[in-house]
Amino acid sequence: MTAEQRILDAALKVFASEGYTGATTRRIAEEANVAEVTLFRKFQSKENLLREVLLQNRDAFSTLENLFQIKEDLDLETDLHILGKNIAKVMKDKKNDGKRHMFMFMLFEEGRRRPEVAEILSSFIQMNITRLSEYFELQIKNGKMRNINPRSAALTFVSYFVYTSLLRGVFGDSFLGDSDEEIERFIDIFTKGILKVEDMKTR
Amino acid sequence: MTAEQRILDAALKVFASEGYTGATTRRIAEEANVAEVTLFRKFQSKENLLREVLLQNRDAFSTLENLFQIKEDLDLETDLHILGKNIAKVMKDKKNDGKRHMFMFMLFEEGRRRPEVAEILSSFIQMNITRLSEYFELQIKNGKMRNINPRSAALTFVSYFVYTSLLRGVFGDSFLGDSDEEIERFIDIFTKGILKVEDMKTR
DNA sequence: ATCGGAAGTAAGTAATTACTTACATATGAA
DNA sequence: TTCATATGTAAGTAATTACTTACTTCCGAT
Repeated sequence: MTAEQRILDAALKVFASEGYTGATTRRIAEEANVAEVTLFRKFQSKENLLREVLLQNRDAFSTLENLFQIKEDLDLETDLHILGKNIAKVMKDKKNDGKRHMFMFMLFEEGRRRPEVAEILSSFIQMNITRLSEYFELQIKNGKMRNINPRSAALTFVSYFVYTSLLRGVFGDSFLGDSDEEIERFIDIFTKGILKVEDMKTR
Repeated sequence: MTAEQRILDAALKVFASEGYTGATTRRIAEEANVAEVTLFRKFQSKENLLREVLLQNRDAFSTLENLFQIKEDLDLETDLHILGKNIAKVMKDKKNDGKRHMFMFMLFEEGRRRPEVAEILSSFIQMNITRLSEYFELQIKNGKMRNINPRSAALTFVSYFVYTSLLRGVFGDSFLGDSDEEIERFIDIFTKGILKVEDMKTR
């Protein structure tokens, strides 16, 4: 692996665990096994390094796209199970020992100060919500789903995954129970609601 | 207002917007309209100041308890509407121009480095989820809710509010639509699910 | 009027940090 | 070999930051 790539990986990792302000170029260089001066020769400044990590991972995140390519022949519930488990998997493992979702949360913090960061993050979130919305819209047209606002459904769906992965990242996996079981329970609620059928009034 | 309290308020505000590492004692003192040395005389160190802010706001947050005191005579959906809107209100306004939820997110970051912070945060989250769980358990016993895992229901419920308030905090209120309308749509999904009634298989 | 405590002013210290400069070494292509 | 390029070592700079010390001012209670 090239020095450049090692620095980018190290930066992702250190930014994720220390935050942008908390991460020092020394620590990043150390983690990448390069001299600190090499980092500056290749990336000029810490700010620019963040930008490069962002660009590289914007594409990496976009492979989430694949997760949204759901076969239409399966039923909605099965689709969501597969999708949910894939999202959880992508957020967790990958390289950088699952630091990627922690990197994302660091972006939330940093986004409030750097408009460029906010913009990239926002476009990424919008993209995913929109893609999911379109899927729901299709399901509604196919008569497989109630006629509800598809964006609200998408927002509800991703809320769960973002929040649980935040909790797991901060407090460890023991904080919540087994991931797969939890997801199944969530999808049960998401698809069927918490009410008893006979109590549902307006549908 | 005493100098001590002004410093605590200022600290909450600056910690929330700059993060713990990013916040400087100078900025906090400035925001509180006191000399920097006064801050140190009263709180000894920045770390200790964070601890004090935390302690004070742990109690303030706990007034969320009131939001969970739901009258049993109303029906579940009405309860949730009221609860949801109250949560949204508490997260937003209050004093410190709605910085309080941003302070909470800063705690998530800081919690990964400081076990004491993680513990306070974790106990706060657990407390709220437990309280909500108990409410759901009661509703299940009263036959008003399907027999689902109450903790999962609680987790699903709070996920939505935490995530949307994070999005509003970072990207502004325009990122999502009107808060009340959004909440209504969420509760519709949460209570009734997205599926059509006739498609629900196992209940 | 005076005395004590809370607050301010001013200056400084030691550490850290992003970033630079100057020079040396290694390596692979010509 | 030679030479360009990539990388390392070492030292330093200017700014920032948490925190301290010494002295002064303000103010309410006695």
